[in-house]
Amino acid sequence: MSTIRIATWNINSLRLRLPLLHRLVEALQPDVLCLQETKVPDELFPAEGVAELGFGHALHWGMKGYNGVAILSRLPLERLEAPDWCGKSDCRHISARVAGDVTVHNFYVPAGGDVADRAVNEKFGHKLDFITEARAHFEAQAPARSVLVGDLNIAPLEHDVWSHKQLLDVVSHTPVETEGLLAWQRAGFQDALRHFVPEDQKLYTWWSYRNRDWRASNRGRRLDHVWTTPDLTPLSHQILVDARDWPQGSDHVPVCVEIGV
DNA sequence: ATGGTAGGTCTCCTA
Repeated sequence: MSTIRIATWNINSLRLRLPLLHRLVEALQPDVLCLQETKVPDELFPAEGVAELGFGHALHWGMKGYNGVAILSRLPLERLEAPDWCGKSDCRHISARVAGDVTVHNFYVPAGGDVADRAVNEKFGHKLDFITEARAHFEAQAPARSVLVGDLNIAPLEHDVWSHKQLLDVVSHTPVETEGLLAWQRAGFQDALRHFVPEDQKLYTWWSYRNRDWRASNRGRRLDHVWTTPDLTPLSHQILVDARDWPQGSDHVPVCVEIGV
């Protein structure tokens, strides 16, 4: 059995934070690095800078201003076709085959706006439709030897948020979202991070920019995920919490899982 | 109950 290290990070602007990737590579040594919110159109993708980090292979799908996903890899990548989620072509999913027959899915699920009611907030409706479509896609085509990572913008479990009770009405932790995400997961995946950290322990990957002292208040949420199909073996994990203090850091921290393939 | 911060971009949208 060989191993592969797959990391995911919502970088919140690839061009702004490209220098921070040196720290990430040093700390996590990923073979494959999936990024979300790259916010860079394809014609402006910094391929040279990425290659200097050791990622000789890169796939990207970006647009002006918003969203954007990329897969950086030390190993060759074969791009796979992806559905056009909600018919929006808005750069939220990219997938590839790596290491022979391992499939990697990199998702950036819509955040969903502020009001958890699709009747008055179409962004929330978009989010619900997106996870419903994703669930149906994997139910129709059962995944095998696959890793699904990304910023899924939902903290599904009680201890994926700092206060379950206080966040039940807050977008990212409402029952319709958490149940929808878990139904998508059950279409063939296992939660790799919860394989290592029991469900009764707090686990976060995101802390709002709006908290003055994020570490002291520690009002985090687990919005970033690594899912694996049962035919792959999660061997170890790392959540780079210290990255939240990097100069000009993202509000998300990098997550890495080593997988036996 | 409210506002708090950050990035891209063109004045405000999204998170």
